Amino acid sequence: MPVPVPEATVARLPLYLRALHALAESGRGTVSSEALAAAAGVNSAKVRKDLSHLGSYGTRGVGYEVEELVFEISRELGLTQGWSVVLVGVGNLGHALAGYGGFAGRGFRIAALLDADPARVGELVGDQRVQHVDQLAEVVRATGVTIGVIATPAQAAQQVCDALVDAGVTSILNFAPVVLSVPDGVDLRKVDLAVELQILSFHQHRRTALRESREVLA
Amino acid sequence: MPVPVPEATVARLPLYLRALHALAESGRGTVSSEALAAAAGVNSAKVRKDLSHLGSYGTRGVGYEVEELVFEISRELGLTQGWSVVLVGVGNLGHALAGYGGFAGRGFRIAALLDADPARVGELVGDQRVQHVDQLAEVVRATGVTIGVIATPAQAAQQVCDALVDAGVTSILNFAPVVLSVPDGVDLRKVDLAVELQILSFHQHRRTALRESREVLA
DNA sequence: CCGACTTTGTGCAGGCGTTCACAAGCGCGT
DNA sequence: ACGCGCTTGTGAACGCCTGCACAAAGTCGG
Repeated sequence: MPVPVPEATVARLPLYLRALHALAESGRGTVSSEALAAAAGVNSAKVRKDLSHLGSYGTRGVGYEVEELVFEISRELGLTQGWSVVLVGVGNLGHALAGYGGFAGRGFRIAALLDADPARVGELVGDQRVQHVDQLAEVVRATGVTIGVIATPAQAAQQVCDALVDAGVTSILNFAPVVLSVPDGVDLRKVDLAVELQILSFHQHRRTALRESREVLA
Repeated sequence: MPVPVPEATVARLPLYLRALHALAESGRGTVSSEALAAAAGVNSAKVRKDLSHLGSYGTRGVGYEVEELVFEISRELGLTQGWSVVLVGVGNLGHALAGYGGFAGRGFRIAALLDADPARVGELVGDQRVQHVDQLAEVVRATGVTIGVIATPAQAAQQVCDALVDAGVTSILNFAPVVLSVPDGVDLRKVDLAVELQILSFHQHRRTALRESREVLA
């Protein structure tokens, strides 16, 4: 296994994992690349090539064992480690993330919730009580958490990010609509809630523009 | 302009747009590809090639006019159209989206909020009152909206999706963690809040695995 | 035990995207 | 008017990803 898993494949593994969990719940024991592809919304050749990077877990003529595949993908993604994450910013988005099944259901435990607003400190969200963001360093040290999630307003994000890095967090997921800078050695990823909507707008725009020009011709 | 804009470029235009808005607010009149690249978190060659797909709006030796670029990108993305969107599902995530600056600030107006929970119907969110999801078809017809956003639990998503399509919505943005199916002619995009976290997990996992094997060698 | 059928795993070709590197172009100071 | 320095726009090379097509390999019924 000296061949590194391509980044494009890594980005699709969570998709397969979600589809496989759904298949497992519906009682499927095995699944073909064709069926998994349909469930994950990709094509089957891609599924086979992606899975081949993890090893040979399929049986020709039959398909893949759902449970086995769930385990292997989880292992490859490091989800069997039982990561703890610290979530900063407990507004609407923070609440949504804290309650999101895709976190707890994939091996992520929320170790702490932090917010700058004193009015929110002490609130109980799930099984965690919101603490003040000033205690960030202390919380990180106490829990040994290495993954941080930023769900604050844009203005506060860089400051929170710096604090996370100072405290020793080495992986950061940013939901705030700003470009953050981190030192080398820290892995930063972002999710922008508005980007996809704007891409949608582009396509819709182009489609209607096309139709209009066709109407002019007619 | 017979050359279509590459999809990869379209995906980055919202990034540039956000960076440019920030630059405009800080009073910058012009910006070089280098500076814009830094603000958007990409490299300058990509910025220049991307912008060249829209036309020649730069001045050699100087850079790009911020205001002009904002307008051209907005136009290309269709954001000058003033889209209206209907948002289904007003839980935590729905609230977060309704209040998200990146929507209203980019030309998207929320035309209606819908939810299946009778307890939430009537609630005022922003300047809109939550209506019951049964009125979806009526609301879509009345407002003429063509873009729908799904922020419901996974179980309800496909049903809501079908209803949106039936009502005439042709662009759908899905935040629910399921793969939806739509007929041809409907553009469907998705945002999965957990995918990026799992990718982060992969890298962190690989990093620590690497460090451990190095420690074994030492 | 065999043959037909199913499905995986992969070599290969084509296409798309990224990056480098540089000529062309513009402003500014002299 | 002219040359210097800066920045754009793009040609070309490279690498990654995708999708096809098929041989290899396993199952299942008879």
